[in-house]
Amino acid sequence: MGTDFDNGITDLNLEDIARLSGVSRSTVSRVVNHHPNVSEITRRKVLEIIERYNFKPHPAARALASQRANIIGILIPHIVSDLFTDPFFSILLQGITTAANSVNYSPILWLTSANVDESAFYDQVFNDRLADGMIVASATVNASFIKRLDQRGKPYIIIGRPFTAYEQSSYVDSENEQGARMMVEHLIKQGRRRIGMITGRSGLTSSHDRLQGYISALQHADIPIDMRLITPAGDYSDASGYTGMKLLLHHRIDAVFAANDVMAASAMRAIKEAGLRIPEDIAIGGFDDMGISRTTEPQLTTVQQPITQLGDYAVRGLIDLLEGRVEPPFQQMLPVKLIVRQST
Amino acid sequence: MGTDFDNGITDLNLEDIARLSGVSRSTVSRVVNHHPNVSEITRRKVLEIIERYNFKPHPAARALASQRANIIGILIPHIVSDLFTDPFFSILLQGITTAANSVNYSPILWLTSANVDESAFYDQVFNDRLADGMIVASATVNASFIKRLDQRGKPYIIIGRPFTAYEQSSYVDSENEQGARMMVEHLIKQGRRRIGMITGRSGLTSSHDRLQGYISALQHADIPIDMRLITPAGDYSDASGYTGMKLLLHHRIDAVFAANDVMAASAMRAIKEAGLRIPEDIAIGGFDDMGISRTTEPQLTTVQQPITQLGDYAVRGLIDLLEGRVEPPFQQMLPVKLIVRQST
DNA sequence: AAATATTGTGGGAGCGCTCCCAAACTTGTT
DNA sequence: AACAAGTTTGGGAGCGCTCCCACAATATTT
Repeated sequence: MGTDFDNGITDLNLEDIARLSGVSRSTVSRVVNHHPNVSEITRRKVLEIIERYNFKPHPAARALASQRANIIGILIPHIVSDLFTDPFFSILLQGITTAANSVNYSPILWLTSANVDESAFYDQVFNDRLADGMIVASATVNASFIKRLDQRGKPYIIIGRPFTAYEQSSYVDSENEQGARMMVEHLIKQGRRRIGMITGRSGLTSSHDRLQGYISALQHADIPIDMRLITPAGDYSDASGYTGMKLLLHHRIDAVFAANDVMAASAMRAIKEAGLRIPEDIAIGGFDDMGISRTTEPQLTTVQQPITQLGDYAVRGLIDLLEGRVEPPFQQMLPVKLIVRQST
Repeated sequence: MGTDFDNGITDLNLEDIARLSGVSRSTVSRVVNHHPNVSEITRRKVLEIIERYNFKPHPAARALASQRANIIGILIPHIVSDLFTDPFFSILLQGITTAANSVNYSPILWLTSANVDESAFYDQVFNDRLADGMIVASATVNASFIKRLDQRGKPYIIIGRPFTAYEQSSYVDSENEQGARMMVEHLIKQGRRRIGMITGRSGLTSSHDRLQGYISALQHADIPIDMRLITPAGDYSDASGYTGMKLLLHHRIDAVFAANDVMAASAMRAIKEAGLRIPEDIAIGGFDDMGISRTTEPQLTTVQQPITQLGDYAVRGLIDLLEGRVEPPFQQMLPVKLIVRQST
């Protein structure tokens, strides 16, 4: 035998492996696919040859024969233009791809782009025949979108509860409302009463739910809602956190809840520039618990959201749907956790 | 005929389309693949049927028969953990996927992850049989990596000139050195003499080249290099820009060049906190020209790098290699541009 | 020991394309 | 009118798997 085929790609196929190990194509196939009815002895024999030649079944052939490509589509909207400084989608993407790889699925990526015709783009997405299923970031989702997704006839999971038709669709989401509420209750427990909120991008359920949590916490504490303390134009970006905070500073607040850490960090800058102390004059809480929350001065109290796990559950859920182990809708809410640091 | 097959996926195949349009499988195949030898009249006839039924050839079948899957792999290292606040990779990713889609290729994504065994991960990457070619972010690249890439026997393109073996490998890169030099020459022209530099993450050619440009500009102006004015620990992150600037402030500089916009923005914060004015006391320049550079106060002078085009050229180059239209190494340097705003 | 159930193995057909070759039809040339 | 050369079309083989069914080998029951 040769010596250094160890690393390169061998162009052997099932048939070759079968011949080399003295069995039939079918048996090799069974071994490769972990089918039960193979005797231990032949299994070993075949596996040895497979190892030796570093044989990997041809994915296209497999996909053609089985009508499953082991590919999942990931659709994420305008990742760049809008959510510039927010690493949420990067982390999510990483979570999804890692989870997919761990179960031998390949992720193919669809990112909308400003300078590309949207309708042509979505035609491409929905006509795709490669992906067995899709994971969709909810920001893209509206009623007609869900309809097309359904028409496609393949399973999908939405990351983030959609506004539309969410009773029937499959999604994975964090307990945004509960998290926000926990944060605001924490602020109240610290004796804060005039609590502002810097909201997230409108049109996203995460923003809606976090605002809802803020409102509900105040209501339960019998603190009247003051609309002037809710910034209308937050959008999860660094810039909007800064300007949002500037506005709130006109209303002598003693605490603020920012709908994500990025905005909280820039709000902290605004607070400091106004000559106020954190947390003595103004306490501040964020949401996400990403890297930044530990690098701010003082460190940021925040709500930890399991972004990576969001991807994880989405992948597992999708594959469960794919393999018929579970019936849609598959819906999963992941718990969040209050992380108290120095900013409150 | 039915009425609403307009949008759903039809499960017709070439054979069906052939029957419906009264020609043979082969002819339909020719039409689909834009082969020349089809008479105008049959082409039209077939196209009409294809449109009507929204027929798309089955990618797996096509891949199996042609041994080309129209898939490109994208490999990006530790996007999250390290380059947290730097949207460079997000924009790049968007550029690549958009370019790929426009030529009917699907991008599959490989992201390294901290909590996954690296060697297993790379085994997966290199044993992948799906992708026809790969686009690799240079941060991952070392000699043994390139060797395995070569062994794979499929074309690849590195984004960002690698340190190793770059004479033989295919890459696309920006004129980092030239850009840095333009920036520093600009600062010198403004009368600045004590110019600091906040460097990028070590181990990347972009960091190296930008530092090189800084040095060469100073040398050409006969300004001695003062090692104390070069921060050793920059890494393109927000935090490192801030702390780097704090250090430089001990050395009464009158200008600073940050190796990217993210660090420039946080350096500006440090400058302001020290009570100094921009650009009167300290002029500052960045690199990249991403969204941030327009939201800083004052707006940031920077070097515009064509990130999206980087992805574009990488995809086109890869496909040229794939289709044998060009011989490796394919190497392309993209021009950069000095954008003067208010910070200098 | 024979009959039956269980487990293990091989071969054929088929997934939906591409690509080659041969046949049929055009067109042009002498 | 006969032939060469070019253009257009159809059919077969094959890409490398999966999956079903039939058969062989072994284990279990009576």
